[in-house]
Amino acid sequence: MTTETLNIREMCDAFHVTPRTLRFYESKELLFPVREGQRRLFTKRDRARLKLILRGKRFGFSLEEIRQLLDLYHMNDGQEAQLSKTYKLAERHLSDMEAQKAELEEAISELKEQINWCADKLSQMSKEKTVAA
Amino acid sequence: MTTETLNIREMCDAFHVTPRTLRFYESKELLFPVREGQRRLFTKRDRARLKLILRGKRFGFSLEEIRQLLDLYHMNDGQEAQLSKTYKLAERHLSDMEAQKAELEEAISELKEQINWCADKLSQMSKEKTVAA
DNA sequence: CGTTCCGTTTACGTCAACGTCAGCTTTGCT
DNA sequence: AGCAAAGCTGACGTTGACGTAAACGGAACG
Repeated sequence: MTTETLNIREMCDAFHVTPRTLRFYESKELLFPVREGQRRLFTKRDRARLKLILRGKRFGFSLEEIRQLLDLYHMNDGQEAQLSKTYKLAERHLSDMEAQKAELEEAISELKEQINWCADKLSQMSKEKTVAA
Repeated sequence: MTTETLNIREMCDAFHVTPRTLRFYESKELLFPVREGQRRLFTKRDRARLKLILRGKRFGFSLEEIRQLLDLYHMNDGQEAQLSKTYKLAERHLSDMEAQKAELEEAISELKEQINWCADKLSQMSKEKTVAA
């Protein structure tokens, strides 16, 4: 049977993070590893959460923002008020992300242009060299 | 004639940043305002650079990474070695950004799913309330 | 049975990206 | 001339997200 839970070392290797990072995330209530004695064991749920945490970070969300969003992904029994609050938060994040996507697309096309200009310049320079030789 | 250069206050208003930020960027060699006496005057070039800086920041690039990329956008007279170095850097950033875009799209669609699930749950709850009444 | 790994807690250190404050010119206005 | 507003230069403070080091516990191995 494939390991149901990971110890800290396995978890680190699986996600390329340090033990310090995992303990830190636990202290911030982003992860909730169970304990075997005093050692941490990371469950499937922790792995799903960590994946989302790392993704969120890549998009520039703070750990606190991510923590709130994680509630949405792991909500089963929320009260209506809480649920509706999280819902609104998620909608804001969604529109943030869509704006980000539009901007990203613009930035990509501009960067491509610059790269082409750059490539032209380089090929031009190598040509001149050949001619000079 | 429309102002050719902006003083620090105008520059701040135009980009919604603080004077401290502009001085900080200058100290990090991201901006190069000219001086009129001891006061800074921001040129068109500075405005173009600041726009790119702020964009880069939104995508999670560090100021140092951005500084290197700016070299690409304002390169006219670079030596071949330098140009080719910057070119490679730009290509790495481009592929970073394209990977980021793909991930962002995935994240968006997942978040949308969750939001729909959430909306269902909420409408279901309000229905139950109505029935109970 | 010693020691060598893991792992744990506690606590202080660090780095980026500014914020904030003090003290000093310079400029514009009256 | 007087004075407030705007800018300048240090210099120290702050926040988020960890790094790093010290000191300890258990278990596994020769």
